[in-house]
Amino acid sequence: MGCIAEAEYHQSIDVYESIESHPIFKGLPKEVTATFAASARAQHYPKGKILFLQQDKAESFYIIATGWVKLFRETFDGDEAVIDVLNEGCIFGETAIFEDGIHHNSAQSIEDTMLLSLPLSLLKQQMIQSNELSMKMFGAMSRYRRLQDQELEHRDLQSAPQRIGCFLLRLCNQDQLGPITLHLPYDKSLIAARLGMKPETFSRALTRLRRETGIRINGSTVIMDGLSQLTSYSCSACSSTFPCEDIK
Amino acid sequence: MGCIAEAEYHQSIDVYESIESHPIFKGLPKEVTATFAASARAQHYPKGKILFLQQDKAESFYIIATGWVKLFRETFDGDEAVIDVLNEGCIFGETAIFEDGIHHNSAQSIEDTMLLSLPLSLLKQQMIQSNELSMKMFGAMSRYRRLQDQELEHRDLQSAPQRIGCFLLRLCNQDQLGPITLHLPYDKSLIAARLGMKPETFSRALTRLRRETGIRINGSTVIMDGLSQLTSYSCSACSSTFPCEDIK
DNA sequence: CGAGGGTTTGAAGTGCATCAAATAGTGTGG
DNA sequence: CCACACTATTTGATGCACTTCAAACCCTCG
Repeated sequence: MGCIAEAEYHQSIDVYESIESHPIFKGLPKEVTATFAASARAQHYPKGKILFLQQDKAESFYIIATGWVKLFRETFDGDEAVIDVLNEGCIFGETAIFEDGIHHNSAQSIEDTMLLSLPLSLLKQQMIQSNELSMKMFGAMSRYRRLQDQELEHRDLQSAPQRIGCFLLRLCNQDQLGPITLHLPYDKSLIAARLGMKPETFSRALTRLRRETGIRINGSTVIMDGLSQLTSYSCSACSSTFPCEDIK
Repeated sequence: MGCIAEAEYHQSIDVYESIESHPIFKGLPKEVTATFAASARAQHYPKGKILFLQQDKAESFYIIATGWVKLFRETFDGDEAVIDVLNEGCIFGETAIFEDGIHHNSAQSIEDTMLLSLPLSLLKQQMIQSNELSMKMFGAMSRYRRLQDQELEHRDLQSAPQRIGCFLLRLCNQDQLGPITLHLPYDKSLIAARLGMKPETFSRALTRLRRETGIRINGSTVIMDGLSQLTSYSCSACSSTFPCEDIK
């Protein structure tokens, strides 16, 4: 069962290992993680695949093994708001567990992506049985909430170039000293949407950021002499102190 | 211990009853709710009192008995972002439980407010012991997260007048038919901040909302012929279908 | 090479912010 | 009950940031 591509990809990751080492499951009794691993299904999605839509009945939640996933919502007249863009190690779709089993946003793979899907019913059942699991889920949700609060603040207080600077910083290893080279993880127009601006604005804002901080950009490659170029530019308009939380 | 004012206010609410009937505690074993009730402290705060600041060490979390509380964050150069404005029945400060015991935003009473404060250590301890409590906390957090996601969407996709319309709708009993009268629950400039705009913009946007929907506004009193005036104006730029979630 | 998507650039428009000043509203002490 | 002080709100004039629409450019991939 499953097409060839799927079968191929199955072999490329160790489901059990992925589950067991994930922060959400780490430290739980072997029999619990084993139950999850047993019912996990690894599946590959090409770039652009819709994973589920807002209002869909939710059967599963997902853990990203590799790739990137966009969470978004659409209005009646076709506008789209990007809620978040997630990558390796992130969980999504799990919030439906207490939302009448309905997804409250849509999800799409935006790069080639490998997902582990796990039944929501199992999660619910295990959470009821294992307090440790509930606590971990609570902790994860709590961390996510703080990030969203921060996001809201950024929209209010940071300019477009500052938001881009902040975005780049969160792509870095933040203890790093000296020159840094990094690559934009996905399309510029999606980064734009993720940061709440239009592609044209993103392009112009990037130009301004470059001019005002001295960082260099070539295609999707970003080069900077050090973090301080960006921190002094972006972090003054943010309430968090610098070595701030990693991008998810 | 405790000034006279505080003592007076103590008598005006039934702590045990408030705790027991709160959604977070409802249905928990009597001995658990009793433990919380026993260590709850009711306290009155006049309008404008700072309850805690971002980075403060968190000892307690709070339940609002009456009044309104603003959650906010401040940047180094003095700008302020309002994260949320909460009222009766809302919990806040509890997220510090998994954040190294540090508040990640500031809180201020913006009307005369009566709070129940409860030790975070007790919450943590009880969550470890009671899976049911953990699950309830998770559910509450999950609901809050959905509301924040929606908020982010609104900032992207709704115009200032539409956001005000949406705000008014969430103040209404949404099953209501026919004419509706309601009062703005707090200062217009705070509503403005809550919706991510300046007081001047709020004032002008309100004028436009009035002109374009036909609702009437007099001071802090709002009168409309029915909900449809606003829903057709605001909800087309939102991804949720109308009878949307109550304001907290 | 040529088609098509992603990105940049240009010109013009819109919405919200800012600064400044007028007005309304609220609470105070006389 | 009135006058005053103080704050909240409105209004006006102007500026800036981001958007929109349109066209050019660039890059990749068949």
